[in-house]
Amino acid sequence: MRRLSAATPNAKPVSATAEQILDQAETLIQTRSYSAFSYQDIADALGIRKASIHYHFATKADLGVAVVDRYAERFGNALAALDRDQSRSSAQLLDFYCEPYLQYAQTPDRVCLCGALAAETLALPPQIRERVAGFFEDHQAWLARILERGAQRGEFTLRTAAVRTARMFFGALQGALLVKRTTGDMTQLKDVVTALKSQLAADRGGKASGVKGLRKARKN
Amino acid sequence: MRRLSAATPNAKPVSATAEQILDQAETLIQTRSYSAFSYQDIADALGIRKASIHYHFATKADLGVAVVDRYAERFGNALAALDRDQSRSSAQLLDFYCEPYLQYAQTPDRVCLCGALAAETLALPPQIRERVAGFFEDHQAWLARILERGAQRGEFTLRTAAVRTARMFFGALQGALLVKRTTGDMTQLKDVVTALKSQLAADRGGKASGVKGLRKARKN
DNA sequence: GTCTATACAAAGATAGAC
DNA sequence: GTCTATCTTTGTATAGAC
Repeated sequence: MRRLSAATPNAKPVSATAEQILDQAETLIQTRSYSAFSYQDIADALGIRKASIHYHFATKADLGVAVVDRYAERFGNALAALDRDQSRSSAQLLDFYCEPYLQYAQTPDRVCLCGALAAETLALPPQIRERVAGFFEDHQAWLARILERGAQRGEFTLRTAAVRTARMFFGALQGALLVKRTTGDMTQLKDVVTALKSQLAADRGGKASGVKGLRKARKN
Repeated sequence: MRRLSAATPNAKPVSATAEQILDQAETLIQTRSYSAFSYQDIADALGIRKASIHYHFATKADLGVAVVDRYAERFGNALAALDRDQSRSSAQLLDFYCEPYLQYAQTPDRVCLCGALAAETLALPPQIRERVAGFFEDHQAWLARILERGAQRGEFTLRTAAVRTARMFFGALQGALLVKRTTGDMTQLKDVVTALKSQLAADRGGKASGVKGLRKARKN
C-alpha cells in the first residue's frame, strides 16, 4: 500500500525545456508506448537535438520515471482533494474519477499512461514498473474507499465487497480505453461508464440498501 | 461486424519450424509487446539464426499477422462451438469464456495477445491493428449474445443493455489482466471475475427477472 | 531450409566545442 | 543548455553459399 496525498513533495522546479520534454514523452508513451518512442521523436517534436534531451534526462529510464511520477502526482493530488471534500456525493466523486478516461477517449489515440505501460511491463526498467504498480494500487484503493462510503450512505448497492467492485471498475475503465482506441468506436468508453454506474445503482429499497446489498452477496 | 466461425479456413499446413516460431512470437508479444521483441529473441529461443526466420516470415509484420490470425482463430473456433452448444447454461458459457484469462493470470507474465497489442496500436502495422480490432468486436459481440440469452432465460439480471454489459465485462477482464501482471497480485483477476458474476446474479424474482431488470434500467 | 555475411537504419548514449 | 560528432549496439532485412 502507498500514500496518495504526499506522493512526491513536488519540489522539483524543472526548467521549461524539461517540462516540454516531459509533455512530449508522456504523449508519446500514451500513443505509441514506451518501447516504441525514441529521443529522436521528442527532438523532432521540439525542434532540438537528441543530445540536448540527455542533458535534462540522462537516460530513457530516468525520463520514463519522471513522466510517471509527474502523472501519478497529478492524479494523486486530485484524488486526495476529492477525498477530503465531504460535501460531494459518492456518485459525483466517481463521475469526477471517470472524467479523465472520458477525455482521453475523445482524443483519437490517447489512453491512460499507466495502462499503456502495463502492457509492456516486462520490457520496462524496474523503477518504472514499480511506479505503475503503485499507481494501480493507489487508484483501486481510492475507488474502494469511495464505493464503501457510497454504500454506507445508501447511494450504491454493492453486490460484492468494495475492493472487488473497485477492481472491476478500474479494470473496466482501463480495458475499455484500450479497446476504444483500437476499434475507434467512441461509444465504447461511454457504454462502459454507463454500465458501471448501472451496476452500482442503489436498489429501490432506500437508505440501508447498500449494506443489505452487501449482505445478500455472501461470499460472492 | 465480422464472422466468428469461418474466421479463417485454417487450411495453411505450416511447417514444424514455422509453428515453433509462431509459438515463440506469440509468447514474446504477450510478455514483452510487439515493439519490444525481435527476431533475435526468437532465434535464441529456438537455437537457430535470425535469417532462418525470414525464410518462414519475410517481415516482422507478416509474422505478427500470422500470430494474431492463429490466436483469433483458436478463440473463434472455441466460441463458435460454445455458441452452438445449446445444452449449457449461459452462466457456464461465461465461465468457459473467462477460463483463458484466469489461466493467463496464473502465469507470471502473460496477458491476452490482443490486449497487449492494443496498448501499442499506433506502433503496429495496419494489418495487425485491423485484426486486433476485429478480435475485440467479435468477442464483445459474442458476450453480448450470451448475456442476452442468459437474461431471457432468467439466469442473469442485466442492469443495462446487453451490449453495454458485454463491453464492461470484456474491458474488465482485459484491464484486470494487465493490472494483475504489473502488481503481481494473483487475486486481481479472480476478484474481478467474482465481481462481474455478482453483478449479473439474477434477482430473487425468478424467471422474468432478466427482462424486468432490463426494463428498470431505462436509458441507463 | 538453414547458414554466414553483410547492408542499412535507428536506437541510446557520451565527449567536447560553443 | 544546446550543439556537432561519434561510438556502440541492436534491429530488420537481403544475398548467396551449402
